[in-house]
Amino acid sequence: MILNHMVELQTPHLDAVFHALSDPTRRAMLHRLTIGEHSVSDLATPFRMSLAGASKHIKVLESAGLVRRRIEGRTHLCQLEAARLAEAQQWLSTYEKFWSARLDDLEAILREEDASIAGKPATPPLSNKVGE
Amino acid sequence: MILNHMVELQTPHLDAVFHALSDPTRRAMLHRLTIGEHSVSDLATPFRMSLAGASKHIKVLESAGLVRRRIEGRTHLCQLEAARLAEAQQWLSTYEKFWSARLDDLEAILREEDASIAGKPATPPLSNKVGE
DNA sequence: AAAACATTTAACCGAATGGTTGACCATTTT
DNA sequence: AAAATGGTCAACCATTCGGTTAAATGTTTT
Repeated sequence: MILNHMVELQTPHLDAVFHALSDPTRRAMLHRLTIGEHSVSDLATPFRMSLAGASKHIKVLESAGLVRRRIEGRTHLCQLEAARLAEAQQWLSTYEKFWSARLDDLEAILREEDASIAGKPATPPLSNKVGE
Repeated sequence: MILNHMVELQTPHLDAVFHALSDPTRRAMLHRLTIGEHSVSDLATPFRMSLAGASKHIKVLESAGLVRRRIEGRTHLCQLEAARLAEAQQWLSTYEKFWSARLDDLEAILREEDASIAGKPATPPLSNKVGE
């Protein structure tokens, strides 16, 4: 309903959003913003990077529509703006059936392996588990 | 369970995955692969681009783990490999509450507007709807 | 064996990316 | 008024990106 109305077919944003998300610094900044507003230098401190560098990252996030900036005196407060993330997730959701299909396959395989092991009591139990 | 086991904490992939998704050509290729395997030149044809160019895009998808290649004679068959998309979606899911929160806000606002309109029968009904 | 086909590789190009430093502009503090 | 603070802007740099063309590699067809 509301989601379809807002999101569908506006894929131009996706370029910018996915690009913004492709950098670990920016993802970390977004994560940081989940616990509330932060100033630019606040966001910058965790990273070994000049303030100007961090500022650039924030601008990338901003122009991807993932962050909103509110200027208060000399400090710029940044706020998470998650709507565009919803667009990204919606794009990804198209592919859900494909990975769930493969997970189903995987589960079937595991079940089969288990059955096979159960059916071969002669097989000596290994000290190491398979998945390691 | 299985998802957590496979996905959690391996964010290094995310750089590559999100970067791969940031290009519309590559997203279109992925979309194309949802209807089955395709050869490289097959994937390339829809785009105004040299084969070598398309080949590069496919390699980006491949090294992001989104496409698997199976060589059969002289043709390379590409197949969608969606598991890494699941990782991306899982990363995004952390932020779901934020956009749903905002959507709730929006809905609340809309409800309030409706109520406001309902409460002002003197307001002349407009010929154009708001959302246009 | 030669020709056609499917694809990659290599070399190149201009533009964008991620980073730096240094100068600049407001605002707040002293 | 001066100094300190919070931030941007501009210029620069090396690297990556998205694209090209031309040559090379391997397979299939003739």
